[in-house]
Amino acid sequence: MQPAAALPEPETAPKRARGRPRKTVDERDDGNRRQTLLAAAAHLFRLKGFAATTTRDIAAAADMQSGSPFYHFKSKGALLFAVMEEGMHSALARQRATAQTPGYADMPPSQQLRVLVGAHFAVLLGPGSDFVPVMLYEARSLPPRQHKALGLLIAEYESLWLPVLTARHARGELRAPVRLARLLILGAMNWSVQWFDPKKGASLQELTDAAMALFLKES
Amino acid sequence: MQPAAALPEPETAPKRARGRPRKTVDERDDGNRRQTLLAAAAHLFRLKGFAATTTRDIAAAADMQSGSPFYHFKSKGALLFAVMEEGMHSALARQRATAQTPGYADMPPSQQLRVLVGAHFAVLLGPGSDFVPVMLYEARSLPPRQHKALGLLIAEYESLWLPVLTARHARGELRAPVRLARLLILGAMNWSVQWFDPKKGASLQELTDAAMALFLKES
DNA sequence: CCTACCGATCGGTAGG
DNA sequence: CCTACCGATCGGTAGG
Repeated sequence: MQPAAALPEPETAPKRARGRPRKTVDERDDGNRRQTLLAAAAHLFRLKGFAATTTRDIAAAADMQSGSPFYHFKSKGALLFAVMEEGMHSALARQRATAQTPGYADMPPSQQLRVLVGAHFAVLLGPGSDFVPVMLYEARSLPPRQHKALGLLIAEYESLWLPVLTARHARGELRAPVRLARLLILGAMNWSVQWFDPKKGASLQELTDAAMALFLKES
Repeated sequence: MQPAAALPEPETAPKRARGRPRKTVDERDDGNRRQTLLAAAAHLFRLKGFAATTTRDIAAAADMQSGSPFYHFKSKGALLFAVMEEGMHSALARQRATAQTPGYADMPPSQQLRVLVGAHFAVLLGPGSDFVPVMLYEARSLPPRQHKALGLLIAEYESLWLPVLTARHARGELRAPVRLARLLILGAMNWSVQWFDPKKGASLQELTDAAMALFLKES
């Protein structure tokens, strides 16, 4: 028989705690409440969309009272923008890191492209990947100013693809116009957010292979 | 000097009439008010999303009072479902029509694919194409029952692509697994809703060409 | 299809 | 960060 309460379990999984355990005094939380809030918001925004998500939903998911998110964020919109910004920054960081991997510069363009594609799928579909999909699918919920700010980051991200695609185009291995090809390729990947299920079907690896086989004339 | 009012212009463009002209008696409208409502809803759902669109927005766009949409539709959700159903039916009709064009059966698979791709882009981006994008991007706003009903239509639509892709796969002209390839190809096209602008950049024709060049090893 | 309206919900805030 | 709350908005309805 297990005692139903007072398990001294040392908070192994602090996030997503269901059952809303009341906070005890020694759980004061360093100050990463803001991050908890962000993750909860990202998750719900991805699941239900920005407009359909309530600040109360977010508060509850972060184990707070309804008014508390506004202690950390000025508004619901500020929460959305913060989610998107974090999404773009992580995507940019990851993409830059792979492009600076030792040996990357010496790879043939097809290999470089494979690495980029794999990184993009990981950012989109890997563990903890709520931020970038929200960024991709909730852009219309942003006011013009923030929309423009995000646009700069996106343009920077997309620019990382240009050298590789241009190289392949020059070799005749990519016949579509480079910019259109980029839009179509990124689109094929971005849409995977709608159907990819890590628990069944293809793996991330198989997905990457299929995409490469589809986009390139020879592997 | 133009007189600012009383231009006897005979209602050349009945839809999208700004300034909300009060209805006159001889404008009684055959009964296509329902269709006007549907078009307005499709447009706004596409622009702002389902949750962010108000039934009052829709009423105003259709030149009605706030309560009137509910005379034609049981609920806001019923309006959404009707939009999506019409979108899928039109897409299916168009795709079936192209597949029954005389000569289609005799085309080589690459030509058949080109025709399908062109038809898909037209349904997605052509004039009056609000219904299908709403269907694609607002699926999560549907209750499970309707989501499933739509899923059947979508599956039917996707099944139309299988023979062509299988044929190309058999010829070695498509190396990716057929089902993954279909998801990626449709995804590349569906994403175009996010960036395609008929007023600038590539035309629908160029888009189709680029997609074919990207997806196929030889034209 | 309009008028007038209701109940519920939502983003946000004051004051601690 | 919580409590208690407000004003606005929203989907929907009664009754014509």
